[in-house]
Amino acid sequence: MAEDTPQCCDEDHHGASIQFDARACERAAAIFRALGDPQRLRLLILLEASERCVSEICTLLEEPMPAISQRLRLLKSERIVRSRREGKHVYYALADEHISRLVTNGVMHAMEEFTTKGNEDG
Amino acid sequence: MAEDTPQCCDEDHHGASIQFDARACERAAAIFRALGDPQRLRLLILLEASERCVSEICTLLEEPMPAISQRLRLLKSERIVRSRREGKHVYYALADEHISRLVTNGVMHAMEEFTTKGNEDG
DNA sequence: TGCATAAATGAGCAACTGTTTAATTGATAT
DNA sequence: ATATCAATTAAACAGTTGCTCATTTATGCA
Repeated sequence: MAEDTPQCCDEDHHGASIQFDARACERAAAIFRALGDPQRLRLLILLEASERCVSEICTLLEEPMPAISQRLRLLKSERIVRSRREGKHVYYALADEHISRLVTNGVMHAMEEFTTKGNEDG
Repeated sequence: MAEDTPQCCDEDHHGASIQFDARACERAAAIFRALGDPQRLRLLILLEASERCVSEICTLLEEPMPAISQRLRLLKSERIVRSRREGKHVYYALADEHISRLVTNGVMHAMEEFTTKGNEDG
């Protein structure tokens, strides 16, 4: 790659302020990607409110169980949610406080866009 | 959809604490999706430090210009970055403070995972 | 054990994403 | 106008994603 990298203005390369290693970048991107789908985000917002079993989630979001199960699997593999079995039911919740905050912040920011910028597309 | 929604435990439906409309969810997911790629995130972290022109970005990230340009286009269409022309150069920067904070928080959280949890996959 | 409910899984398929290559547009200087 | 550098765009192709449908596993109970 970078076969045709130009040579303009490359005299002054002060490094980025958030200097971190590649795995942190990968991990952050993986988290963002997991949150980056309306359906998944809807599910996470639901879980942000309280722990839920799979059937509850299906009912509340009005979606078939396999679809929900697949999403939960993906979210779990990324350590966004955790699960706990109780008899026939499996309860899911957000993995930790930090995910919870990320979800909340993202949604809050999105809402602010509509309220502060005067609702440009509705 | 929701053809086989089960009817267990659906007696108690207290609404989610983040109650918001669908467009906010869509918007938040769109932002997360835009941040949800290592390459794009790397680019955004670079811009979080300072405004950059396209050639600079290519040099610093060691990637061909069309690839960068495509990413920037996507990010701009989602209003994650803004651009400004100055002669032959086009300078890009994060769109606003709120995006900047989102990027920073996400990366910080990712880094914390490694420092606090004792580095489980490296 | 056999049956019913809850959840997870796998295969197949349609839709989307991102990169590359090549061509095009825009701006400046001569 | 022409040459040159900066940046964007389009088309094509590869890889990934996410759903649905059908099947399978897991648990609880008679």
